[in-house]
Amino acid sequence: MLRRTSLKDIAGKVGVSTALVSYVLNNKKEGRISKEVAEKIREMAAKLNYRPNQIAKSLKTNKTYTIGLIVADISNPFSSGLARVIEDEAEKQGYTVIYCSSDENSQKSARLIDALVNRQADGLIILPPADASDQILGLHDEGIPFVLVDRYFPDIETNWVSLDNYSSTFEAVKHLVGEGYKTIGMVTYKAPQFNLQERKRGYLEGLKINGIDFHRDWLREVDVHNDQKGIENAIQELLSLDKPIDAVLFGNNHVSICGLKFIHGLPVKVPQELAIVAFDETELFDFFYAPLTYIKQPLQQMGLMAISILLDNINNGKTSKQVTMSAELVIRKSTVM
Amino acid sequence: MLRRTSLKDIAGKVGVSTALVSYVLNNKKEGRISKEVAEKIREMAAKLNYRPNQIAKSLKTNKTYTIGLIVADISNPFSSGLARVIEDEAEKQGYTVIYCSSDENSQKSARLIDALVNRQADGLIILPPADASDQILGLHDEGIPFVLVDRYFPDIETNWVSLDNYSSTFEAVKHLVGEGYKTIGMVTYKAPQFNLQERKRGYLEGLKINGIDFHRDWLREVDVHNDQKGIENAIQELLSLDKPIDAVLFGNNHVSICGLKFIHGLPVKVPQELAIVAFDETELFDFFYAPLTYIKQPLQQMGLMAISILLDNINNGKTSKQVTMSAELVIRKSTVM
DNA sequence: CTGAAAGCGCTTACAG
DNA sequence: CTGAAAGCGCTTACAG
Repeated sequence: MLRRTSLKDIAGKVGVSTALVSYVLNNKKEGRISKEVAEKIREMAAKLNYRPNQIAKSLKTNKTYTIGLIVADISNPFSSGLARVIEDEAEKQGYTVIYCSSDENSQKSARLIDALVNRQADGLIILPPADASDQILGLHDEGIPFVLVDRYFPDIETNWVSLDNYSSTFEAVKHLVGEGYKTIGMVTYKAPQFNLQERKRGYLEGLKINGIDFHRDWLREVDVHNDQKGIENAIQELLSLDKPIDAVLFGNNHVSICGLKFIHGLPVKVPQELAIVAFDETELFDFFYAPLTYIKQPLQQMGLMAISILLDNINNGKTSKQVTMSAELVIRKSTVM
Repeated sequence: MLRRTSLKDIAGKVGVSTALVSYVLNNKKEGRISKEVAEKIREMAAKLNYRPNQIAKSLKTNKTYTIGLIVADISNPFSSGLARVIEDEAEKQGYTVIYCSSDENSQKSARLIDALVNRQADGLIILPPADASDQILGLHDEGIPFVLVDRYFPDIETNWVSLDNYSSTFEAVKHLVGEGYKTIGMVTYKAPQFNLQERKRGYLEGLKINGIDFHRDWLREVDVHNDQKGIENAIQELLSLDKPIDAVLFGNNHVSICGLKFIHGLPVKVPQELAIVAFDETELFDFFYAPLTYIKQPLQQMGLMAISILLDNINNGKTSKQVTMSAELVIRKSTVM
């Protein structure tokens, strides 16, 4: 690759100091530099196709205008939707986003955090794996600006924005009971993530508050690693109980999709014999013969909030801000008889 | 934020030069440094939680181990799927990927290219907007390593990897004819992208070679900006012709999804009254009562090939390699009576 | 209005 | 085996 042109090259050609070139190209000291010289410098920069070396600039200014974003998997629609919101807003503010996928693996996430911090990212937005509390605590102690999204660790006081997961399922149960459903099951992952635990808690409390006795067979926690099969079995069992369930709640988007695929092939009638509440939004849910009622996360607002907190942290020093956002229950045919 | 610890800090504490610290931490000159000193340095680095400043390193070495990836829209499954493949492979090779979405907008893509080049990305992988040939030519002239994916400009001799778009639709038509379909329509975007043009050409040639007279009403090119409505109208019209079509080919994934949603609500029977061939893969296609036959792009291979060409270019200087990959026609119920 | 100079945190020939 | 020094391409007080 050809050597790129530097400030020095321009300075040399025009016959001024690099300082001067830097000033005019950055519009510093405006009015205090003669118009002719400024003009010459700009012309030469254009002629030589000058591109400021952002790396050198960053080394000096200690700012990279880079934000690291660690999601679970960029090819998952929740992650990529969030990423897109963050990317757009970051660009407006002059930042570039680097994203990486942690695969819910805390070792990988530790590697990614290292890489991002070593690259001097100005701040991080992280959707942390379940067992990442140590690394998050480490980041916190190092004083590196970051905000957690979607999940957080109740023990670590730091910036985060999360869904009100508890209420999301609580409200869903309330709605189902209101529609006359009485035996309400839930299929979710067997996993320690705080957000999943909260959804489970919302489900259980929802039953209780609404005067329904929870039957322990109603809650099915499926192994993440064998999910399609596990979800199918869970649903099959829920429908084969002595008193089968008449409604089912899915704990996240992937469980919803797998579950729906299976139910699609069953003779059961939705919503007459079985009501369904899904999590997150997917085209699939519109497509089902009884369009699905689903719990909608405010992706857009979550992304914007995350970046706004992060930039505040970056620009104004240590902050500790926690934001909980409400889900919207989008009610459609799958839960209304 | 606290000042991070630098080589100098370690050198100071241990009482050696920064040079020595650099050598041991980078495992240079192994065996030529006394074990005790090396040990001390490593201990101190760990104790002070040293993180090498990658920015400073890059300035010196002129390598950032960063690859820029510009897709159309990271929240589109084709883009995020490709991004994921590239991210994984890049990580294996020690590179980090920065991705951005161009929205098929050449001004935005120019801005992104600038930002990435100014950040000294070692190379770029680009899915270029239709009218980006100037900026691509510019990159080429600057000697910056890059490879185009999915689309390319026939006039610019540079690295690219693309689908054999022509054959993809050609084969689909051949299959349809083989199944007995005789009036075959196509719905696609009205857009100049080379890949779309090639798919159109494959469709037209497919008809010709297979002895079917093309009827000009069969080809519907829809405005990108009003796509759902436009696609619905197009399908409606194709089905209302004096001699209605008995098969339809969709020109890309988004057209396929919009089209399928509409057809789903129509009384027309698939595949008896209408065969459908979709483009790309989506869960939706499995879910339709007649699972869709679709044209499958080898995402994985395309991503791997792109990065392998790029790294070759980065490490071994100028290359010019063009790769065309075949699509696979996945035949299912929607085209088999 | 303009320039000489220091320094950001590294790496790496070179000398000893 | 180890260190002094130059330099990557910038920015920015400071001096004139």
